Amino acid sequence: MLPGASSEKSELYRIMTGMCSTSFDVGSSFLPSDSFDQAFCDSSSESAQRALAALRNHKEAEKRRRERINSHLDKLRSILPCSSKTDKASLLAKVVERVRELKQEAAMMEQTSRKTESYCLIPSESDEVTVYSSSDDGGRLIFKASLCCEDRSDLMPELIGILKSLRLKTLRAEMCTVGGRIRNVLVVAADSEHSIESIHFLQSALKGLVQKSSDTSADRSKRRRMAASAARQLRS
Amino acid sequence: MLPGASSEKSELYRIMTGMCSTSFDVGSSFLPSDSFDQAFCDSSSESAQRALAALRNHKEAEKRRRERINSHLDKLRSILPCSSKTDKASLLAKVVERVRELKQEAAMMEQTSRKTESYCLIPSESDEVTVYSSSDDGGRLIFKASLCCEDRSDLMPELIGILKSLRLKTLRAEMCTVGGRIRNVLVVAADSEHSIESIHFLQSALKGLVQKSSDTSADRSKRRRMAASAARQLRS
DNA sequence: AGGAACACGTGACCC
DNA sequence: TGGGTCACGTGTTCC
Repeated sequence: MLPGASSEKSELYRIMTGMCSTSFDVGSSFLPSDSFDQAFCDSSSESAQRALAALRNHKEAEKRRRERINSHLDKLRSILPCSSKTDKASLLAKVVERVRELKQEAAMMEQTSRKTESYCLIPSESDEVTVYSSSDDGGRLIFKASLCCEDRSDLMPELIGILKSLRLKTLRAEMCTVGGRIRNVLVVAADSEHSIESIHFLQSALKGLVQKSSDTSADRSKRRRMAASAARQLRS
Repeated sequence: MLPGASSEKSELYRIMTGMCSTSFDVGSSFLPSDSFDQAFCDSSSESAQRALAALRNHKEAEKRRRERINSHLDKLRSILPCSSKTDKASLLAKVVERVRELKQEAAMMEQTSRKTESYCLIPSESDEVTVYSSSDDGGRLIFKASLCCEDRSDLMPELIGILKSLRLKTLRAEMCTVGGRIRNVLVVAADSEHSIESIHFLQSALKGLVQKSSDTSADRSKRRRMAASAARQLRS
């Protein structure tokens, strides 16, 4: 793309517009029809005119394209915290930065929302006990437990008793009761006399707790069953 | 900015580069020093050469500018979910859309984080009791209570006792203990025999609870003060 | 062929 | 004045 080579058409354009555009017949009559004029003015009625139109189309299309791009840049200028006089490069730099930080912010949000998911404490229909262990930054043993069962008035005291008897310190606890069912999420710290094996004690204790709740509801079922059999016996 | 007007210098550039650039002395000796050549070739040793250098600088600066802009556009292409062949306008349209939606997403997040703030349970240094009321979709009276005080082993049983005696049903409860202090956030439902006035009972009961905790810590302070006064007495 | 998108060089303008 | 940015017209390339 040398300047000399790339501006042939431009020269042609200027020659045509300068010499022929005012009146083409003047040009063709003014000069003898040698090869030069043959190329430019004789065919000006047919080919060059179309070339001129094409050039005009091209020019206008390019202008529209520029306007499209610049309008988007203006939109960005209006959205982002920046003056309307910030130059394109700086604007785009800001945009890149912004999109990057919003992207990782979205990732953070995703992460946070996952954390928040654990706050969805709505109890499920089925009984659950899950316990797993981790450790905090100090290397202290941490158990995280979640249980879900029928609610009953002595559940919390018993739960507190379990934690107390296992000498587990409650760092965080959440509970949610809906329609007679309860979900508990606990974060407890073990002291130095505990090992990772303590997780089994905690787990079995919590399972016992949940079992007692299901026993009471099983009792209700048993009562219903007994009442039904009694009714049958009475009917017979 | 007509094409004819705007390409005068371009013509000059091409003439200069085409005729004089190979060897300037040839150009000046080749043509007689008329006004035309005076303007172009005589001063080519001094002014035109500098103009040429300026033009080259300009050209290169412009190229650098374009590269800077395009590199930012490429960065955006790599960040956003789009091919490397999407054209500038579409790319910028996507960017605008993305920044807009991320902006309002950030607003949503702000809103959500306010909700999440209530989950920041880290206990504060000072004792706190706050209770406010609302009602759920069923029109049932709901109290939300937050308390923060020194932790002690009988706090939870007492809290449960308070709620039980006030016949408040715990819908949701959260607690967090850090460094001997505890924060509790409760959502409780009142039954039909309660009125909005019950909020005072709950509030005073919780204040009593917190007060008892501060009493125990006050006891510690008192003990320290007594020890200090005892020490003074012993010294005297 | 003809439109669409791009890079380029250039003139104009502003510190 | 020089250095920086912009809009423009143009040449080129790809469908």
